[in-house]
Amino acid sequence: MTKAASVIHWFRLDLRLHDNLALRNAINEAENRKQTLRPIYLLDPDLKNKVGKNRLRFLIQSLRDLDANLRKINTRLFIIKGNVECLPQLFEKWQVKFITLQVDIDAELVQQDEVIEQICEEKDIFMVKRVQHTVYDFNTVLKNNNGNVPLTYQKFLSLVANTQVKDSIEITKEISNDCKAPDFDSTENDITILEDLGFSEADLNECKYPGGETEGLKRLNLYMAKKQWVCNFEKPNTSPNSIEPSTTVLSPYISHGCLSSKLFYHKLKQVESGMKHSSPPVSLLGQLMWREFYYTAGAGTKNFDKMVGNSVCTQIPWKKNEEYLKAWAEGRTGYPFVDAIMRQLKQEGWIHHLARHMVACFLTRGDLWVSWEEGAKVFEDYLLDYDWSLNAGNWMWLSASAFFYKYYRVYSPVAFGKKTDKEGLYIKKYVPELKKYPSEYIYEPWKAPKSVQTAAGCVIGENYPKRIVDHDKVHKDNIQRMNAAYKLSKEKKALKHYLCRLKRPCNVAKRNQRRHYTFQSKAFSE
DNA sequence: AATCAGGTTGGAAAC
DNA sequence: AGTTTCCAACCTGAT
Repeated sequence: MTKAASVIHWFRLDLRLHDNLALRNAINEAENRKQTLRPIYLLDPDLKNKVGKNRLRFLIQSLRDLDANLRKINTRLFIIKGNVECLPQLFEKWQVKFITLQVDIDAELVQQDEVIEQICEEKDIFMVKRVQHTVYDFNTVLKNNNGNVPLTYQKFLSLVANTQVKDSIEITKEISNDCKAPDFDSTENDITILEDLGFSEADLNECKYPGGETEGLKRLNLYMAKKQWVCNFEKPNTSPNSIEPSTTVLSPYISHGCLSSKLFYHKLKQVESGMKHSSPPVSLLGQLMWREFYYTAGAGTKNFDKMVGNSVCTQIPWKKNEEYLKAWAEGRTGYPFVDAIMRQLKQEGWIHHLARHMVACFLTRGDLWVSWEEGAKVFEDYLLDYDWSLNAGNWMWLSASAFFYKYYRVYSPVAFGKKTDKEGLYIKKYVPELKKYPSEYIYEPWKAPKSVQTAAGCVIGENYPKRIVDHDKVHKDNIQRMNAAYKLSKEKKALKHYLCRLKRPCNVAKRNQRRHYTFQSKAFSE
């Protein structure tokens, strides 16, 4: 009788066995009740319209690896082809009494969660949610700051300075046959191939970063073994345009939850201990803390991924310009460094953090004056390591809409890349039309004499686009526009403040608070 | 209230 | 070559 009932762990952005408390909760509960354990993943067929090919491939690879790892402990992954609307049916079909999942903060997932929580309540299904995607529980961090979002990195660091980080857990014990699903060997719901989602492997570029927990852990161990390198790491001194990545590229594994940020934290602490090492914000640990910072900000701010209705975001009158946006996204702005970066992004799904700075500044306040929201959407498509909070937060940073305010510091699409790649080898790799250009002109091919252009087999305006804007001129105009936008925003703030004080002392902290979902039950132990 | 220090990573020119 | 200064001047958080 009890055999028919099931316990579900709903995998989302936690595609791993290690440091997965919610999964362990599900396993223990299934064992205690002698019920069927069903680890599930909802694979939305509509995803192919929302997510770029490379990221989709990374996801599929991660799911396959997850399934393989689950089989090692006598269970498997059940892939459900459908979206969240399938869940009520599954609850019926499998007689679900207990469900576990991790807390995610992407606005869309949060909305889904509300619906599911409601359904579980109605059907008397016990739900366990665990904060395990970040090192710190952002609700606690916000509480420590009186419900206010910390607006600087240093402030964030001070808020977590005395927080003990729990150990990362392991799940290695095989589950008993009592909990094994009766349809364990069914292949009905296997992920067959990418064709299921409308792609064939042939459409795709070479796979530089294969998805999955196994790969993520391998990569982590590879880099943590280089102790000297880890301890000397300083982000601003790494190169955005080296041919091979100058940083770890652990980010796609962390964003998909193939790798636990908490495990990364402890490994870093271990490597640093007893050694002279760099510190936040520039150290590797500092990079992880940036992620925590943006997660906290994202969790505590309504409409964090939008400009309007976002309390931390300065309102700037960006202009719609489809032509500019397309030229930028497709890597044909006529600025070779910008185009090389955008093409690497599209091909490989990963670009260096400083390369992201370059192109983000260029699209927004630097040159094209297009909204950061548009750029964020393009990054969402292409980045393997796309992450809701980090993407919105960094775009606001670079567009000087929040967190960073020195808008008069503008990246030059000509000068910036030269610092680390004078020869322009990076450009020659990703913008092959220009590969025969002399290094002298590689960052500014329009300056090459016609004879040089012809000799290099690439005439500007014919074989490679003319630059769409004149950076030297336009970036100065844009600084003035930023100046005006800041002034207006300041006046509005002052007026609001004044009106607020006229009425009643208003509690900004309370107004900015957003509903948080954290599971807290004294009856349920880990 | 007013002031001050500090802020992950700018560029160009001057030493 | 590597550091300093100017450019024109932002914001937050602390006091």
